[in-house]
Amino acid sequence: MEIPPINMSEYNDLLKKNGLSVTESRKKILDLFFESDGALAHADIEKNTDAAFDRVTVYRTLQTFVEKGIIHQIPTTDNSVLYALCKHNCEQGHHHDNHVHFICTHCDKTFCLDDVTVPEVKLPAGFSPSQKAMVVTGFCKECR
Amino acid sequence: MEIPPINMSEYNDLLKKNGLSVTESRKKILDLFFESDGALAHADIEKNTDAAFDRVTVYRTLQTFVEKGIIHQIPTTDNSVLYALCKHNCEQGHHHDNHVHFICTHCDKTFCLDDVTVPEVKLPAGFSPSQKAMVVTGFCKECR
DNA sequence: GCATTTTTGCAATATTGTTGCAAAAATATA
DNA sequence: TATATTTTTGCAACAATATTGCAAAAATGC
Ligand SMILES: [Mn+2]
Ligand SMILES: [Mn+2]
Ligand SMILES: [Zn+2]
Ligand SMILES: [Zn+2]
Repeated sequence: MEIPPINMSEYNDLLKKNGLSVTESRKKILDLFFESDGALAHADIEKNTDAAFDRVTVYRTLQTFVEKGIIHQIPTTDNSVLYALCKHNCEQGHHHDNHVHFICTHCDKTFCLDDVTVPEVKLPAGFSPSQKAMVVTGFCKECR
Repeated sequence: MEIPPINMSEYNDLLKKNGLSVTESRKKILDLFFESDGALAHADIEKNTDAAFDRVTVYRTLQTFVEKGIIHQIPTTDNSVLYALCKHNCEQGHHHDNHVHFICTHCDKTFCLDDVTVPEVKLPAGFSPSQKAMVVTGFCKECR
């Protein structure tokens, strides 16, 4: 017997709150993020949905979620982008994710270190920062 | 009359020092980096060489330069990777680039802030960091 | 339930990245 | 300088990733 997803009505609310229609693909992709302990790449989502949804739908869903402030992007050095849930009060076009990200080079998991704030840096005169990201690589607590 | 590239013999030396054959493509791509005030993406290099070299050659050259510690990669959030010259004493497989990068959201230039060191952060117990990168976005000194 | 709006899937196309291999170029050797 | 050896390049074929227009399907609002 299947264990039904716990938070389906939460997902409804989250989507509604952001002015989005509630659809199968959006609920499923949201669920993947809530059930995952790390960040997800586009490819991960395709795998985990068993190709139930068109690639294009996945691209558009991720883009929509980023725009709405439901997920945020994590920069990487390998021509890919990772996505993770926004934990705090991110909004349409205005993210507040200023935590450090940790990518394990052994198990490839990515962790949002929600309690580790990206430190301030003093920039040379003339530079006006708006966002800052910090990505740390190494061995995670499982892999060291 | 053309002004000849100033540093051609420097380029020779740099390549030789790294055990690389001196070829037209490598000299030209090196020159692009030295003449550029910012970081370059693969696409930039293709444009600026007027397709004189095969795409594959550009890919391989960038990869080789990274391996040798001549250039370093800058993570981005848009499915691309930026490359910039290593200013310090980077070596084969061991980079020492720990400076902050600034990407201007207006002119799209990327700056290596060589004098701004990526600050230390205290990670949760169990995480062993090996590398850390910091990317700041905003308006650069020209665009603010 | 029905009209309207939004989202999806498909197809076509574009862009980006990889691999094997023979020709060409660069380097080492004499 | 000529020749042997090593390295690099370009091509072709292919694979993977991403974007767009548009009609069908689904979701929403009434
Ligand atoms: Mn995060
Ligand atoms: Mn740099
Ligand atoms: Zn790990
Ligand atoms: Zn600028």
